Amino acid sequence: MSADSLSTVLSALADPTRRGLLARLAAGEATVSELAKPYDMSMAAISKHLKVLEKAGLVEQSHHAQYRPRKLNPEPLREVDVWLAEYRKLWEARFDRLDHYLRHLQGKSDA
Amino acid sequence: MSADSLSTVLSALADPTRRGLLARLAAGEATVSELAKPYDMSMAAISKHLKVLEKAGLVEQSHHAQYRPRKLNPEPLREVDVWLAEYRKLWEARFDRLDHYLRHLQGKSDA
DNA sequence: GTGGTTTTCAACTATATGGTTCAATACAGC
DNA sequence: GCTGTATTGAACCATATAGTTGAAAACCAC
Repeated sequence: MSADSLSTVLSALADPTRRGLLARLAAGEATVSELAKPYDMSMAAISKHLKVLEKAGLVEQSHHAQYRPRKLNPEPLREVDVWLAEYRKLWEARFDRLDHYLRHLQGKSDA
Repeated sequence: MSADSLSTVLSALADPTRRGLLARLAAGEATVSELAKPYDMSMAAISKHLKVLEKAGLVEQSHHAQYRPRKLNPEPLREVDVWLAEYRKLWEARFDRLDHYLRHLQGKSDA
């Protein structure tokens, strides 16, 4: 436990239910019951998933009456993007080599 | 188990040791013992981490003599990037708002 | 204050994860 | 074939994760 924040964010994202919740929240605030509706799962389970997302900083909670609507905070995703950027050149290089190879196969007619 | 591939990749990345292994492999092929050297951990543990990375398609294994050098395959990271791209506009929008706010604070002198 | 709604907490279960140690496998060199 | 080196497998342990159910908390409406 108490892993570095990038690990916490990535492991929060490594679950399709949680990514689904984020996608829904990208469209705007929602309550827990609204968020739970599409899933064949108890509300308590969704509540737990939301807690994981909150610990990762990806979701924030407001509080009004008995409702505790959640909203997305995309900020931690930036950290993921920064990490990924280091590798982007690698897969792009790979793509370039494939691209060159394919053009080569097509008979050097790379006009 | 048998999660979707994006989940598999993200959960493979959600561990600092495994991200360290990838960083090392980004610099070129390496054997398991070379990879294990910086870590205060048994070779068997490193071997397990590598297996997780292989299942995610991030690392490939060749086989020559008793050595089984690994190399990085950045391809699955592209899938992460595609997923992230959906959210990029959100955090950029957020940044823009902050940027505008800061310029406002600095006395509208946004020359 | 009673009743209904929304959400979380607590206890529990099953399985996954990350590590260990020791044995086994696979190969090269002699 | 024996020895040394590199790597994995098997068994095991502790803890984390993802779900369940049922009760409790917080609030609104009446």
